[in-house]
Amino acid sequence: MAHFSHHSEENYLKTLFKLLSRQDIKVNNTALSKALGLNPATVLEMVRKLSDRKMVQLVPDKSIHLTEKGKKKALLTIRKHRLWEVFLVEKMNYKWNEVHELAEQLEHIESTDLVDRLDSYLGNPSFDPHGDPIPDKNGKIKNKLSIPLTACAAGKKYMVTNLADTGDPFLQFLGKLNIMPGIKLKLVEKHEYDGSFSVEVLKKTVQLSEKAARNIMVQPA
Amino acid sequence: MAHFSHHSEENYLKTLFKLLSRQDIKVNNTALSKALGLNPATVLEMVRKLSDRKMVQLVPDKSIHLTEKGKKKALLTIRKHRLWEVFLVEKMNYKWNEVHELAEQLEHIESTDLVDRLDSYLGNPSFDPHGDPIPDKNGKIKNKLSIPLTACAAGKKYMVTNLADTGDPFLQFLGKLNIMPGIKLKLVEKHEYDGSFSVEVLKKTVQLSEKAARNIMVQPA
DNA sequence: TAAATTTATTTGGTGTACCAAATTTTTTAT
DNA sequence: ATAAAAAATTTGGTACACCAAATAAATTTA
Repeated sequence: MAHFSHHSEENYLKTLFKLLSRQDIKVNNTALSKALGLNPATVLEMVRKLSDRKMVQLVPDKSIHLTEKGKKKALLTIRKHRLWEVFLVEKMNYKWNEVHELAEQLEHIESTDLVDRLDSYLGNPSFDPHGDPIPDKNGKIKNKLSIPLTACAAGKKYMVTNLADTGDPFLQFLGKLNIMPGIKLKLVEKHEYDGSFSVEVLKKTVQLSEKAARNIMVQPA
Repeated sequence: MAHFSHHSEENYLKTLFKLLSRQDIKVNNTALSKALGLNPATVLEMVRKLSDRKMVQLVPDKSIHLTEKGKKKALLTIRKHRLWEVFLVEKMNYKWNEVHELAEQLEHIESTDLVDRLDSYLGNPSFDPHGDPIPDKNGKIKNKLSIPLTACAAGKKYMVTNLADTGDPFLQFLGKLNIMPGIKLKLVEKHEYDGSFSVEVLKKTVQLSEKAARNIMVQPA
């Protein structure tokens, strides 16, 4: 019963990878701490360990980067997470917005072999139930070319591909509005004065805050 | 990312349950430590915590017992372990002697709901790939009425139901002899002078030490 | 029963992963 | 440029789960 699983390492790398993919700004200790919901002191300590392990690279300007090794591990973790999500939805009949917590546990099972078997068992899916791409064995990700709803044009129709925020509160919220990956919607109107949106989903018009709209990723449809 | 999984608690309870089922003798700290492969000081400390949590009961004569609560949790863990083993063999195409380590990890996934879904997905199996019984939702176990090969009569035919030692070395060893749950064998002869056995398996006769034979559980067939 | 052995327990440590509060450094705004 | 704000870092803790070595208690054996 060897317990040197570096369980949290995977969480750090995964979160870091996600932050870095939103190529906005540089990721510093504060950003990472917030994303992980942990104390900056804790994160600093851990990031230094990850640096010792050659998983991250600490640049003099205080920004945190992934090494190739770290990126590889992050992608593997994301792969595991998303494949388990597919499993839970397709085989265990969970709904797409119920699987996050369980996948969060399952992603830490140590066996690349099992994940590969799971992958082929599920028919080598390219996207998870949230519409997010699943890295293949070599870490390659299929691109979806999605844009946030905030970047869309009023009057046009779109399909939801995935969500930029996969937190439970957001998913629950969207569930009530019947907004989920795969659903079609029409951007009725952008309200300039508060940045909110009117969106038509399943014949009904709903209101979305700027914050919510920013986290809904869509493709023209 | 709440980390209060009491990951090891399940290992202690499971091991304790197994030791107690072999109703030989009483289970003391030494026995449990040996079974877990841990230092007695560690085990004593943990057993006291389990006592605080009302999982085990410490009797004045130093023997360790499970409370109802502890037994329930132990059975749930065993249930999880064995169902995941079935999954790995039936769905992931692992061989029966390759799944132990992985199931050891998977058994700690926290969700009774998932296990129940897994159970019905697998067709509510009563035995795992090693021939060990799988506790149902309520912790009930089907009895197999198996006896060790050492208690068998020469000249008669038997079917292997399960193995009393599920350690990898033993499983590997048996694999080489094609002995596994479900296989039929004939007890050719007991050799009195060293307690060893001659057994016919798949038309070939192999030799088994008393130790090996003691760990092979069979039913008349 | 006394000595030897085994078992139980205590004591002082370890590594991992976390935190709050204080301090230092850096950045931003005035 | 300086004061204020923000970010980074240090310091001193915590809990969990483990260990080795010393000691105490119980059991066995001679």
